[in-house]
Amino acid sequence: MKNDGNSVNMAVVQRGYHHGDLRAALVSAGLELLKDRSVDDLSLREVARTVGVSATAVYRHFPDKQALLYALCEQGAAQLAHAQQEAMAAAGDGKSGFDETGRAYVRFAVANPALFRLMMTTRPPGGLLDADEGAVNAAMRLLRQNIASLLPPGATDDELRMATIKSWALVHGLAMLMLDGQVPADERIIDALTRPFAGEC
Amino acid sequence: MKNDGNSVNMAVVQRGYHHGDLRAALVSAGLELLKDRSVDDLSLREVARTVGVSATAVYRHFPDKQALLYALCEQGAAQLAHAQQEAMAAAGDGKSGFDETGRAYVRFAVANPALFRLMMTTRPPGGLLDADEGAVNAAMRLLRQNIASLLPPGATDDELRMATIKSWALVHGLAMLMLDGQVPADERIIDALTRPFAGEC
DNA sequence: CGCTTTATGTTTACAGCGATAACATGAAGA
DNA sequence: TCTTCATGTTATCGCTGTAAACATAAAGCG
Repeated sequence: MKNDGNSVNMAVVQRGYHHGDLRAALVSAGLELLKDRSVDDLSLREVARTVGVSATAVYRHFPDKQALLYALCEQGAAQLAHAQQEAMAAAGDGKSGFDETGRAYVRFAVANPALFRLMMTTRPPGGLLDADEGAVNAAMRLLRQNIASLLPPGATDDELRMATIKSWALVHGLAMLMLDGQVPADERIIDALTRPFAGEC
Repeated sequence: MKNDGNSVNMAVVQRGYHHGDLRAALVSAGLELLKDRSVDDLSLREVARTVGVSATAVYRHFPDKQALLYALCEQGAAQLAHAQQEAMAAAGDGKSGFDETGRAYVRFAVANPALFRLMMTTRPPGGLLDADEGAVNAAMRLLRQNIASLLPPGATDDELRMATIKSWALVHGLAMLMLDGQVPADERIIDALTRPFAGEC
């Protein structure tokens, strides 16, 4: 007999054999752990342990670790989209509202570094930009709509696409550089770079 | 006795007990492996195996795995700086030369995804931007000089700094989005976004 | 030359990981 | 009530990073 750390033993008592909604519990525990851990340091076993369940129970709800991480992404994407919508609503529509979505993007990244990084490295096949369903893409749709409304009326689809990518690249680059510690996560820098935000020059 | 896969056994014969320059061999094997593996899938043991040496031999040259990875970063940074300098030299100085350094940056990232990502996540204390020694920062110095030469003469240090960050963020964001598959790694997109490259609008 | 030190290899071992297989429990439907 | 099946469990595997103890051979010194 070799106990490898998979078991729970006595903890089972205070819960009953079945959990109720283990899937949701795992996701929420995962998000919690990501607040002070990098993705690499997040183990499936630790998530299970946090919830008080054996490691292999996870496999009843997710085919593998990657699938669990993807579920965390979906939650994160919903949170990001929500933050952006709130930021825009608070500033009113138009140009300054658009700038605010960019700031919200960077702030979200800085506030949730591990989750944000996970979201950006874990992608649905095809990429976020051209996908068009799921909570993951609400943020993308918002970005494209905003840019469309700011471009001159005669703009081609290609111009719209390029302007979208440019805006996204700018905020995304700033976010990543701050996450990686290459640029200080300074509110002043965020403001300055997102002011005349994007492709309208 | 339990053989855990650490040993080399007969391979020792065809090499002699001592290697000669194991450190360099490990670095070059690591870079080679990173060409078709993500950083997460690169194990210290595999690097050692590739070189034909026991896993623990690595520890004679690097205190831990992270230190080995950092050595890979230094090599990568040197390569990136070189690519940028070549690109600029080929295009001549001035604005179009500057644009070319941006393109070289994105192209390097797309051509060496795992290495580039490693470089950007593994940072010297303080970040690349404000560091001022080592091969790692040649690229940064080049960027700042270029921006300085393009700004109006009366620009303040702060304006210079902001313009530097903005340019870097734009190319970096584009590079990351392409690496993550969020934007297709299309030469046309790279060209379009790096043309009126940066903060001169 | 021979002897000793030291750099650089080796094996062995361990705890933690993701994942599979076999078994246990208990809620739901017949 | 009996059976089925979703959802738990333990045991085990091969892999990882890393430490400790041991082996080899090159370098320095008499």
